[in-house]
Amino acid sequence: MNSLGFDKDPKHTRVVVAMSGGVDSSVTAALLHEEGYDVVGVTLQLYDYGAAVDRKGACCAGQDIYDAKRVAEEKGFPHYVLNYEDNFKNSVIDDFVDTYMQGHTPIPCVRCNQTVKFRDLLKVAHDLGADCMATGHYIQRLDNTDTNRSELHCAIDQTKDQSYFLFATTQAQLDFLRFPLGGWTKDVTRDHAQRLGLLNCDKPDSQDICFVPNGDYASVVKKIKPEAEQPGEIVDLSGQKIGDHTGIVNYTIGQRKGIGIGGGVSENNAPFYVVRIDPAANQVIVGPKEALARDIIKIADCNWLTDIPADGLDVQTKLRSVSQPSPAKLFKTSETKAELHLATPQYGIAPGQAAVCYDGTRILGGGWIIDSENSALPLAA
RNA sequence: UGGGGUAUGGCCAAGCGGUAAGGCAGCGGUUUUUGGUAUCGCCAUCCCUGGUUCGAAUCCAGGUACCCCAG
Repeated sequence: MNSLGFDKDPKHTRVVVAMSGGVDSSVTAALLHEEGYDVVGVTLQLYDYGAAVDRKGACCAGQDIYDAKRVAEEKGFPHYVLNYEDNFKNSVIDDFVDTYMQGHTPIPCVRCNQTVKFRDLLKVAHDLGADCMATGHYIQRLDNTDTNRSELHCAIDQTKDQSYFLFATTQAQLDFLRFPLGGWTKDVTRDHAQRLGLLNCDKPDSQDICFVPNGDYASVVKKIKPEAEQPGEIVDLSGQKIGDHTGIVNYTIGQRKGIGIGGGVSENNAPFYVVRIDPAANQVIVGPKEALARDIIKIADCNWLTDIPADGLDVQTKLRSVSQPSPAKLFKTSETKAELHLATPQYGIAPGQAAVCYDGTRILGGGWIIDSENSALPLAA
């Protein structure tokens, strides 16, 4: 059994490595190549890189593609650049824009993993006759010898764990995927990058949305849908107008900053939070923090890597990428939908975000949040 | 143009003679492979003019503005 789990010599094991041009995927590729695997590097060109050419920490455009190519050249394994701009536009950017137009809050990184990388690129890997596809994600794939199933587990390095962004990985995809860095900390990866002499070993970690130049995501939406900028009313929970907004694209549930309503309006001068967004009325509804409390989360387009009993499953769930999982009970309500009942209410649950379920370190899957309620206030806004 | 009241940073608002609380908003940093949250830091000499006092946002006088009652 070789390190990728195949019962054959590495040199007869073909592995396609998804290379973004960053340190992680470069190390992944170079390391597997060093181990003797039949490595094929593939980099996707995802968007027009003219605008992003000088951008540090981006991926999959311009300089990054060049970096990936250089690594492959220096190490001596084949490398291909595939133009996936159309796929990316259709699967990721359009969804990003549409979601905002609905008053929801998208996670393009999940969409990208779910579509472009683990659907489209995976197919390419199959077509290339690969035994598996490897990426530089910080996540672990473990084989459970009891169930004979591959499982998805959190990275050892909790600060780099990407499980939240990979909840939509299906069992079939998981079987074919490998994540060699999941058991490492970032430091170890960087040490390997040094040792392997990779030219991008000091490249900063990626951050923000890759196709959004300066963190100004709204401008991307506006460019495609100018009407996203349509100003409208900010109203309180009773429907009273208390201010003006600059376009619903600029707001997300739970948001506090940027509402711009000063003192003397709210009870006790408490800050306002975005409680609801009504795209039809072009209204942003704000209220006190308490109005954000939710303990029933409805999710759709679910992906499960486990069976869910009819009477529910005790899980820990994350409703945003950076947070500790919190206990909840998961109920499947249909083939694609489910409901999470949280033990304690959470604040700022935004539709469009993901609810990812865990059993300890294991990722059980999750779904996209479409709605949330507060059991204590059934008619809450 | 009789009487009363109030005038503190963009907003709300403490202060009552001893050298300008706090909150909201805003700005900046930290955190972060989404958005957001959270957190840290920054942000006034007190409507004007005189006066009293060692010392005034705080007392007095005169302005100015707004509010209320009455006309």
